[in-house]
Amino acid sequence: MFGFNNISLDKKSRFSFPAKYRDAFINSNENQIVITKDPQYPALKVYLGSEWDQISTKLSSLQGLDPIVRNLQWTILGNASVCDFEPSGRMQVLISADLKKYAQIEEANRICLIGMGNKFEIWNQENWEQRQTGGSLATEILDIVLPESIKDMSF
Amino acid sequence: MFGFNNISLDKKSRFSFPAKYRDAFINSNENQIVITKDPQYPALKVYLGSEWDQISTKLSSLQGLDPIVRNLQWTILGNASVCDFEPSGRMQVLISADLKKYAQIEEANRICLIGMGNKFEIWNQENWEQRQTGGSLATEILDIVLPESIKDMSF
DNA sequence: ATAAAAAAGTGTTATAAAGTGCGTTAAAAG
DNA sequence: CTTTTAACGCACTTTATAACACTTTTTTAT
Repeated sequence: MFGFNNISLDKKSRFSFPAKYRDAFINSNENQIVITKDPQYPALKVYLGSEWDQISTKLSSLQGLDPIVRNLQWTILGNASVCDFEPSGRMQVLISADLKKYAQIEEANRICLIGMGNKFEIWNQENWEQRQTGGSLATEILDIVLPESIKDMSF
Repeated sequence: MFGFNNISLDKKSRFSFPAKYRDAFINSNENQIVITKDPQYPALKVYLGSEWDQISTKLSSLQGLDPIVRNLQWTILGNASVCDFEPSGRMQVLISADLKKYAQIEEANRICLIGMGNKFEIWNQENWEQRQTGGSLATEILDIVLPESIKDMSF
């Protein structure tokens, strides 16, 4: 599931996945979607249920006394919103007020949904464009020194 | 699959591959084509489905907390458009508005399709000519310092 | 504590725009 | 001159989204 999509939020902050991803969702047999914060950027991550199970299991088993690990656990696990999801239906998902605020899409009714293979990212349009054209964002965390335990994980 | 082709886009921004490539497509048994951004130039890359599977799998498994890796993932994975493709049919492919904009072929209805063996490139005609005659382009990114993890990849 | 009101969430329908398929015409190649 | 290929045009289908109605939850006032 790849590619860029500029899509709209309705008045209640719902969006629907573009129809082109329907087959992939049906084939992967998913009935849950998880939205959470991106640990580095003012953006959201969207995982398929099965992918989330792996990531969350691995991440929650790590040693929480390491401050970087603890931070990742807070950000990723502590903000996850699990949504029921019917691939054969409207494929609609609600974005909570918290997550909207974090991704700076409070007022906008347009978002960028970026397919990255096994996950999606959701961005405020201005932030995305700025990022893509080389500008850096205020909240960006550029050089995290990663502990060994997460060097082989990809979120 | 090699060589230069100057071809037209229809009103809906579709082009067809020249007939001379038909046999090669049929032999390689492809039924998908992927178009995405070139990470260095204002141009597009066109991959066969099987080639894309390899590249995207490798790229999405890399550590996304590294900013250079993340940027490549955004550019290549996040802008990929997967198209169904029938080698025995019209071999037509749609170029999305976003990709057209990136390759600066918004208004033009002519593109340059360059066969590079296992992939193609798509260029705006003026950019291609300028590049071929030695001129450099404004949006060009010349010196990326690559992390070890992607030094052995070729996009 | 209860009822009324407001807000938040869910589901349906209608319509305009985007995308697809295919026949026809024009151009190029053999 | 015949055959193949590329380009164009049109009709049909699918998709996205805004508008609306309804249900559930939360808040407020009495």
